[in-house]
Amino acid sequence: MAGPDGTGSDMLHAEPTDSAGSAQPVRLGRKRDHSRDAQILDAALEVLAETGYAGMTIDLVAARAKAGKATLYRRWSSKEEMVLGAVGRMKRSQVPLDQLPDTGTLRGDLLALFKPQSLDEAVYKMKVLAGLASMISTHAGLDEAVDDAIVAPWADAHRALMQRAADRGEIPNSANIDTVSQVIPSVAAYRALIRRKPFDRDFLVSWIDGVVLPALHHGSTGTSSL
Amino acid sequence: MAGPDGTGSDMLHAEPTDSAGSAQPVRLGRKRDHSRDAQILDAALEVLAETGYAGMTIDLVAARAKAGKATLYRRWSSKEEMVLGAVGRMKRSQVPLDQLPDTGTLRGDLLALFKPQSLDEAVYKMKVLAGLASMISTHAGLDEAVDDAIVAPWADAHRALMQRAADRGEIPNSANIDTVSQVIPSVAAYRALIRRKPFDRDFLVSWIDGVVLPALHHGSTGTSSL
Amino acid sequence: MAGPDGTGSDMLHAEPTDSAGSAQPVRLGRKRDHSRDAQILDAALEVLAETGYAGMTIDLVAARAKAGKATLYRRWSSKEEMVLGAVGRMKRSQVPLDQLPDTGTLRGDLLALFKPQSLDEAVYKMKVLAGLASMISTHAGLDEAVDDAIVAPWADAHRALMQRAADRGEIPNSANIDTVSQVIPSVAAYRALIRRKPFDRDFLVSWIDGVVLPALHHGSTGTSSL
Amino acid sequence: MAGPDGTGSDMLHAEPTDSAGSAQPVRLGRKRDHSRDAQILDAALEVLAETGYAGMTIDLVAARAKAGKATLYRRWSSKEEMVLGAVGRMKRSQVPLDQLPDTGTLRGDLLALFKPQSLDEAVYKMKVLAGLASMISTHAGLDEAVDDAIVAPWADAHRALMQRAADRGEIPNSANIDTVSQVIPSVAAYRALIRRKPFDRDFLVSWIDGVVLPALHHGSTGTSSL
DNA sequence: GCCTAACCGAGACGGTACGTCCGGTCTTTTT
DNA sequence: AAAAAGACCGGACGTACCGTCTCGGTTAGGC
Repeated sequence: MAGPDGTGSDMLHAEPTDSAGSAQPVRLGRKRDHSRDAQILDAALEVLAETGYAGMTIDLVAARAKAGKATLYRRWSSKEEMVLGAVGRMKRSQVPLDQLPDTGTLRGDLLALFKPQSLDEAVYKMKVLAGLASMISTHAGLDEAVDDAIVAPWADAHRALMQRAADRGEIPNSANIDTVSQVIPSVAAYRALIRRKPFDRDFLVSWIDGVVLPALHHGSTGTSSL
Repeated sequence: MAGPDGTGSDMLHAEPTDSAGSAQPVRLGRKRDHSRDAQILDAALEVLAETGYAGMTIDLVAARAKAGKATLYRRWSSKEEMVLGAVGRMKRSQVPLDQLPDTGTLRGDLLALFKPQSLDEAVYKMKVLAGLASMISTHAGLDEAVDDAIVAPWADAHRALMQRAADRGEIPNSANIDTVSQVIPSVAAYRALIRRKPFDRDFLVSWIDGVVLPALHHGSTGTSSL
Repeated sequence: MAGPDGTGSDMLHAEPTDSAGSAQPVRLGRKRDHSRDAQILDAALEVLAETGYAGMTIDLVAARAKAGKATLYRRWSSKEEMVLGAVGRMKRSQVPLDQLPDTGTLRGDLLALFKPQSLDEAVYKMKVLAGLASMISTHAGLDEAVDDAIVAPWADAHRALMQRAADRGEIPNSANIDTVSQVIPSVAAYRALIRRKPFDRDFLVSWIDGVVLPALHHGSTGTSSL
Repeated sequence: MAGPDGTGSDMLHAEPTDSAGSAQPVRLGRKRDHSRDAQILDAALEVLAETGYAGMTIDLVAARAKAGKATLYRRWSSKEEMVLGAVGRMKRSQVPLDQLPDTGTLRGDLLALFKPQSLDEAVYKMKVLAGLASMISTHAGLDEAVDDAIVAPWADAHRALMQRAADRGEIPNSANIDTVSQVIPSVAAYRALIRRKPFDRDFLVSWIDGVVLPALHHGSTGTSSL
């Protein structure tokens, strides 16, 4: 939604190509410095992580980015849009989806995914997300952006690991991988965002052993089975 | 933080708490009318559900409760504290913890728990929670209050139903009931609060059959088992 | 206007004598302690002199008089009425109207009226008056009360001294004593209340010699004289 | 006292006052629109004349001037300071000091000064002054501002007329013009502000004939003369 | 001597204005 | 024309005060 990523998010003057037979399609004047986008969004993320959405003021973000307010509003139409853009920025720095761990067992893979460097990154992301929790309720696309940036990639990794385990016969093919792969990411998001409890290894182990692996080993249970 | 009156301490716990050998036994002046607390908090919950936290103004709550702003600030030191109190109030109106459904099977019980009246109530609660999502990140006790008010009672009901199923032999005693009972409530909260997707019957069924029942039937999986 | 001076200023229940053939004209219950009136009004005058009308709060007056707010409002219907009563109280402590100075000359008499003890009293009165200047504009009877309490008695004294001078032939009978006797008090009030300049002996002398005595010696000037 | 902006110094004197060797020559950002000052103060004077100081609210003044409250507080640190500025504005719209009436006699001149249009203006000014009488007691500079705006110019006019009369021999040179010229303005201010009585022609005539002209015709009376 | 009603100090209550802060827009100067 | 700086309008926040009402306790009468 009006991201700054060069997709034509300009909001004060339309694309120069729309006017029919326009004499000069070239845009005059100083070009907008899109390298400022990243600096501003980083400043926004910092402030968001520090003070939360409510405590984040436009003036503070502008001051931290050494930018004027008008520069911000030229890029995003509101505080919410700006935060939306900032969240979108987090998507890029993502777990390497192709180089997943391979320990030989699903349990080992799931635990291996939980590494210190991933943890630090996850903690920062959760801080940011916690900061903007308020917006989710009032802003349409944000929930999807959050899911795309944080939870979905994680679930995708889980799904890949589980599918590999099913392929090698470690778990039955009847297992409902699509649903089970969402367990840890969803519960972790709930735990981190709502409960604000630490997402540590003990928690991870108890859920892997208590829910995920049992559910996968048994296979899906349909209405007919009971 | 404290009010303008010298006392300044009775902000969140209105009771005198003169436990043993209280210094000042007599409290002079007009007593604070604690029946106003409930009326004000109900008004706050209404406004919260209607407009969200950002749209909720103190003047609006005061006007709806036919109270003065000073009356609100005498009880809670800020808008946020008031909302905290309002959430705490939701704990009371809880699902009947003793008269749970009994259909004969765990699957039937879990589905029976999901009834229209419970749904309406849950929808209202979720609206309220969605409205105050912003505060969770910045306010210490709110996460616990939310959990106590919404998720924990639900998990408790699930735990009771599962324990009953284990008692009658429907599921093995090795099942990790404590953890599995949190699956649906946690994921539902994530779905409702973060993803803002409907919490409907289809979703419920897929998680009961895809995760909850399989996990219970297999029993807990320890490190040794793999 | 509803002074506390025992004139039946009670405002919550009318005089017992008005209802025709009333069964019990007697007033039951504890009698109002009218000795508190004076203490409260003195406290009010103190606060008025110290902080002015705007800075004077009911709570402050009540606290200083060690009284409750209700005790004040039982006696006067508003802050303004109370101040009105306080001003009325100043009337009592008045210059001795019968024992005026007698130095032999009008000039000496006028100067003799201006004595240190009178000065201190006048300074305090002016402070009070300055404090309640605001009320005069919005409250009907106050201007008259102020005049009665401060300026009129002073002008009366001047008039008496001037009349005595006319009687003994020091000034012509044609002198417009009624008007001239108001010069010093009026100008002093203007100087003290509006200009907030000191009302000292130099000022007094310049007005006695520059205006009052010349005006009296020449006698009144009618239209016909020019 | 100072505004929220770091500067905090330009509250009452908007000019940069970069007299000699100013440290920061360039003033960045949007310039303060000083044409708003006049509009705001005019609105303040209107409200002041209509409702008095107590009834005048910042929101009302801001609304009438179509300004935000912050714009007002950026210019004046408080309601009182703003009123102070408004009074200062009245100084400008002054009686024509050079084109005084010339009827041939002092008495005629003094009466001629009292014309309908002057009266209307005086009535408006008195209304304003009455409205802010409260502030005089608590605000340092206001007394002088009031005097400068209202009384002093009037006394100046009287002094000029009297000096002209002395020059043409109508009154003796020994007359204490400096003092006598203050009689009517001072007494009128007292009458209008404190007594709240009408300042009409009858009153004027009685003071001209009873005090002013007699005092002038007799000449000053020193201590030695009695 | 006891009952009843009005008194008293203390302070909670509804309402309203104050002065501050922030979101989003507009203006001035510089680049 | 875009950038930094900051003034602008509108509106919510939290505080203070006015005048009312309520609380527990005290002080007069009338019986």
